[in-house]
Amino acid sequence: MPEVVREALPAAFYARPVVDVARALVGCVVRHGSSAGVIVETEAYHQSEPACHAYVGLTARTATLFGPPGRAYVYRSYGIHALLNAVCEEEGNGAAVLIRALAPLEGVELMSRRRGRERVEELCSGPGKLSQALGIGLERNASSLQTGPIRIEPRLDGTPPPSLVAGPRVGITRAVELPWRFCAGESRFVSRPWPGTLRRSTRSRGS
DNA sequence: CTCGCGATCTACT
DNA sequence: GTAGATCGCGAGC
Repeated sequence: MPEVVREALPAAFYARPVVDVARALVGCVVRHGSSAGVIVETEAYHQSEPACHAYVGLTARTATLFGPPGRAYVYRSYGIHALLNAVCEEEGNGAAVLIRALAPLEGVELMSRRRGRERVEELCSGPGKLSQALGIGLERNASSLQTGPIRIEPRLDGTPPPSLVAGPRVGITRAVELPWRFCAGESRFVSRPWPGTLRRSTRSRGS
């Protein structure tokens, strides 16, 4: 059967307020090599608030953030992990969406090998995990998300927009009041469960 | 299940 | 010198 190459999201998709992009990216597909996954969790970061790397202004480290939209911003976190972001808003604005979790879609075997885990829920349920699962490293920083090795594609045909749940961002100490984390409400692949009421029994049922 | 800690590196103070 | 957009392990409940 013929392979259909899906079109990547255009740069214009990213050239709007970063929070809008963070919401719109949930349900889209990230592809790197033969591995791909559906985005189930994102966070927005903007130069106007101190949790964002771009808050300090233009430096060698943050240059990608201030560059044109539609590129990857990949940086090292806690000395170990490579975290994947999509640069947003017009050139000159420091803003990006952190991709925090995926539902594995293609190349699951390879992801599993790279992660050293079997359970699909543990392959991409965190920003450092998904980079490792897809084989994304720091060398991908500033690469195009349209024509580069990493591509982000629209939602799969026929799939409705996921129901979104917004909440505070994870793992930061400043600007914690902003509800700029967005998850697919029904997904079991998110990096951390929501506190309190939304939590459901995790006792195993087939799906 | 939750909590606490070590690993390991870069940018900035 | 230190904090950080994290992860995985082990201990304890």
